[in-house]
Amino acid sequence: MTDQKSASTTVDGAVDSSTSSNFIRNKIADDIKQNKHGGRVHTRFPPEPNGYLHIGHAKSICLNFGVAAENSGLCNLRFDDTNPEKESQEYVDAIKDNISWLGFQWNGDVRYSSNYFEQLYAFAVQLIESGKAYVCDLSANEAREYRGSLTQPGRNSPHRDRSIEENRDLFERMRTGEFADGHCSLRAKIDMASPNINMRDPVLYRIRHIEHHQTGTQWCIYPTYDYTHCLSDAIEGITHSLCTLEFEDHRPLYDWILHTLEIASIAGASDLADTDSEYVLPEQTEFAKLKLNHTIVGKRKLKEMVETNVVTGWDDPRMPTLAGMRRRGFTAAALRNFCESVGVARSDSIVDLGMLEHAIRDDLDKNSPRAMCVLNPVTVVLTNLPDEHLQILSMANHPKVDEMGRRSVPLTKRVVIDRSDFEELPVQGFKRLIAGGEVRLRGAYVIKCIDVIKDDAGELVELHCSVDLDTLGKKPEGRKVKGVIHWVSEAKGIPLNVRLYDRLFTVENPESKDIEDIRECLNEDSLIEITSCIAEPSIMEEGASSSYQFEREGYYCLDEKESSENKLVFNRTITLRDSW
RNA sequence: UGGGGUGUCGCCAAGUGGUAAGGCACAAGGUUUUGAUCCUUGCAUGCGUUGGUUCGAAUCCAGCCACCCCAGCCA
Repeated sequence: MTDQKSASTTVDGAVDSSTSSNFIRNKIADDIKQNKHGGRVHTRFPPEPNGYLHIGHAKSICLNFGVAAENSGLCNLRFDDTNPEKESQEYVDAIKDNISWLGFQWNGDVRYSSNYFEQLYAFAVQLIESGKAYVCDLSANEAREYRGSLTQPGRNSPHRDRSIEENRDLFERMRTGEFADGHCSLRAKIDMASPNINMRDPVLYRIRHIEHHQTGTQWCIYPTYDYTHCLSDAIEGITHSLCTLEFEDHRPLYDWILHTLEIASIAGASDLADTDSEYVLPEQTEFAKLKLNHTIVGKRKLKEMVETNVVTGWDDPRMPTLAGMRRRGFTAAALRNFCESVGVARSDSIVDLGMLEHAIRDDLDKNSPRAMCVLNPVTVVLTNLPDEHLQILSMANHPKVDEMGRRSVPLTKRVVIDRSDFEELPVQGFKRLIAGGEVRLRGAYVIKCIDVIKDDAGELVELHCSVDLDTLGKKPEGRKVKGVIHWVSEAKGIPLNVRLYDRLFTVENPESKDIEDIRECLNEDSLIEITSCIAEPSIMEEGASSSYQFEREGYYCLDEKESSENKLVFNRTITLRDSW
């Protein structure tokens, strides 16, 4: 019986919530039981460096690193960099940074598929020599015609039966740069009539006279994904090659390549070559991609949003990228918990954004220090306090976690409260401040509104309230005061700007095929900046946190990119749950 | 219409022949100096559908239906 409840530990030491079984964990447990790879578990996370990582990648990262850690195994980071056209060093750097931030440490050095280009070339020669690959002069268009269709078999390329010598010569000349881009390609010789189109003599190498971010101008032929991925896995001694469902049809090709090559030569070229581990070929297993409603997770569209300035960049706090979510204030632990909570299965599914929000709130509630910040201030004059009154109140940083300590909050005669916490015509059940009514200033006294001052236009100017001096730290005598509102000293408070974020799209499925231009369903109010907020001074003290729960408002974090010495900008990470 | 997959509560998801876990959401109570948190309770006589096998089926078999993926020298 396998243990269905366990906990995984990440490099930052945080223990994530309990895990439940899934088909991959079950398979690995089985493989271990059967001693399939000598009991080894070795996974890899293989991004192509052609964009920033997003929440969907987080699922794959958590799965690959998680499953390795749970089984005392290893997980490599490998850049699948076989198509230099779309790739760049900027993406490589950002991806490494994102993975570290998420809390995972890859095994050894960062790998690149391009590290193996020479070895891959040698394997290709081996395929040619065993008559399993040939150089084909068909153009891309011609090749498409020869490939047939979903319902019709393909036809053999006229170049399919070239001699081994000719193929060897041609392939070598491909490498030396004799031919122009697209002039010819190296193809596997499998079966043009296969019902699986991936097996209809797939291209192994194409010619691209283009510089590569890792190998420079060393190569002008580049191996394709299908040819490269299985061999890179094999070279690295990967045991479980986890990928998403759309690659399911590629698995027969993955296996064909590995089984058509001499296993001894693969083993000899692998990281396991000089160890006494028995060499076993990797196996591909597919799982469903993570999709989230109200969210775009397609790299192409995310890139488009950045390039058309729909957002300010890959790290715009509204973006579902790891960089964006980090800047928004989502924590790595919350994201890990979320990925665990959605599970790993094979059915196409769309997870409700509410699940992500729950994970964020859950983590932030436990770990964020509290502070008070008034978003839309209105002045309250505490009439029975002397003008120069200055009282330092001590308040807990967290209502349940004493270890988080306490802070000092100054109370003066003039304070501000949120405009929405005062109502002249309250609806049934309103329990904040009303004319003639009482409310508690959080952590301080109960006050009573005795006067509402308005200007000639009838706009509220300020409120005059009396303080019940006998209510500090105790309930008032003989009556119940239900409401508690947050406040900040007008003179001692710190001005700041706050950015409120909402979902980027108005529709539940912005990736729907019916939507031609995503700009049609953009939420106009996805970013609202408010400028006259006032926070208690403790947030600027030496050693202060950069993220808080602003009580009764939500979780906020300092935006270091937008803040300057004379302007503080906080991002609203997420609101508090509001069941009112 | 070829091939490969998937269908369990509004959303995820466990379950592998012994009588439907869990989480989110939702609802109702309780505690509370955050309308937060926390606690308690409720929430699938039914597992796409129709048949069959069996003492017994979400689990096995057959048919049907729906949805997803594949015809890049992208990954």
